[in-house]
Amino acid sequence: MNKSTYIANQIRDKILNTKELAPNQALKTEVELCKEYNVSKMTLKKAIDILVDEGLVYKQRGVGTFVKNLTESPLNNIRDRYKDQNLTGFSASHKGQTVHTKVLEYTVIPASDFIAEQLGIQPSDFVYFIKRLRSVDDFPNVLEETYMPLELMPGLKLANAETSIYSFIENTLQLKVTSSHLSIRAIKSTEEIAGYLNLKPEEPVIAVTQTAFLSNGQLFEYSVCYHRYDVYEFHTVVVRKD
Amino acid sequence: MNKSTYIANQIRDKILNTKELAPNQALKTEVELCKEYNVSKMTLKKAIDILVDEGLVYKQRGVGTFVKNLTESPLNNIRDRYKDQNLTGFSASHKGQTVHTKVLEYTVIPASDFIAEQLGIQPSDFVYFIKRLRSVDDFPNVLEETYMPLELMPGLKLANAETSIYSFIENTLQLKVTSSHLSIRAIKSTEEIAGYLNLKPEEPVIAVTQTAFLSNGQLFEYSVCYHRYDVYEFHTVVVRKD
DNA sequence: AAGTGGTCTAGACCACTAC
DNA sequence: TAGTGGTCTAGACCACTTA
Repeated sequence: MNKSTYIANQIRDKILNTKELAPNQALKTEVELCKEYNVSKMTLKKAIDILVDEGLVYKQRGVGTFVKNLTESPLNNIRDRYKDQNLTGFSASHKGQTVHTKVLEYTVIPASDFIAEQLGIQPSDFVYFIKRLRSVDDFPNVLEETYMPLELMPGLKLANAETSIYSFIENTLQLKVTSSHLSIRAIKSTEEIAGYLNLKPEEPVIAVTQTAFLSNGQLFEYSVCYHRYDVYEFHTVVVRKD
Repeated sequence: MNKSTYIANQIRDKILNTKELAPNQALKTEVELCKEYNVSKMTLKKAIDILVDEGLVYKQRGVGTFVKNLTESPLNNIRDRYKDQNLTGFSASHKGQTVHTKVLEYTVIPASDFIAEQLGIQPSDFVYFIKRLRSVDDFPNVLEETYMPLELMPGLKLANAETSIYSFIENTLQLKVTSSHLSIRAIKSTEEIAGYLNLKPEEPVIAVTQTAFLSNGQLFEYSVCYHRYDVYEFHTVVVRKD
């Protein structure tokens, strides 16, 4: 771990957990923190900027750096993100414990024009089409439809779809998923979605469309996930810099 | 404007507009770009990292930096963000031109326990409660309910609510809105929401809850905005660094 | 004037990839 | 081995706030 990430983690812990730093309290000055952590100014600023982007602290030029006085809801969202090891800058929260995945479809099909466009491949190139139902505490919560180019997933098995395709990619293929573009919208649930998620047809559903990339720039996944509207909400922090 | 932002803007323009840089194409190396823009390595890296965070390019250590081969939808989302001057890292897109704001309620009320908690003030402290309907091309799209502590908005007039409260804050009060915490969920529209947005009751609506802060750390706004589900979608890019 | 954070530099050294 | 990006430094200089 690099120094700025380490320092950011230390200070975040003092805000979220040990409460050593209280809301509205000033952090030590940059000069002091540089000495404390024995790092240069640039490194320290990088560390603090991580916390600024997370929405935990704010800086005032000529004055100092302060812990934001967050209300419960935003604070819990940030806390949840670090508990879940979900360090992405975007988080979905749900209450619950036991997660179960049921594979509803696991097929290889020729890409439609639309899917080919979304995956950046040729129509009729083969793709995996995997439909899965995610349940939390035995309540079905998310219906996932995933499309991946066949040739990018050599050796994929049904068993991988039943546990985690991302584990397969990272552990077996030794590749990394480094970025993904998400679009979130609400729709009326179709008969099919309603059936799987125990909703009435036309009840709201949150549809999250994702385009995901590997560290080598390869687009490897297009997926649409339908989330129960009464279980999921999505959080983000917007920071405007000087 | 600082140098890294300027360089990021230049390169972004070459990707999005002039097409001087095509998908999958390698950017010049850091050393070359340092010479071209006459800046140090740290400054140049900061510039490129802006584009990485936006999802426009990716870096491979030991190899180079490349333009991402984005499909239409994510690409348009990024393009839209810069057309709208909405440089926030999170954007809502809608199709349409003429925006009109109708003020439905403009009152001062004592904060309920819930609103006091959301605004970090005492219950029964006075707050503005402003309800507005935003229409695009004469179609009502968003119903906004805004709460702001009375004492933070000296001199606010109905006319400000009819145009832009943010302009009032930035221009008249000379304050800056620098961060905001958002939560997005889907709900069934109530009779009231449905009425304003020309939906049927129970049809989906996207509810965006916002807590907004000034540059001095002051929490000044709690709002809930109900968006027509068939008009709005929200985009974000998630990047995992090494 | 003193003290805060903001930007930038020139260069050292490291980690990784490709050949 | 050569070339790429990643991290870090020590210090210069700037912009802003407060007194």
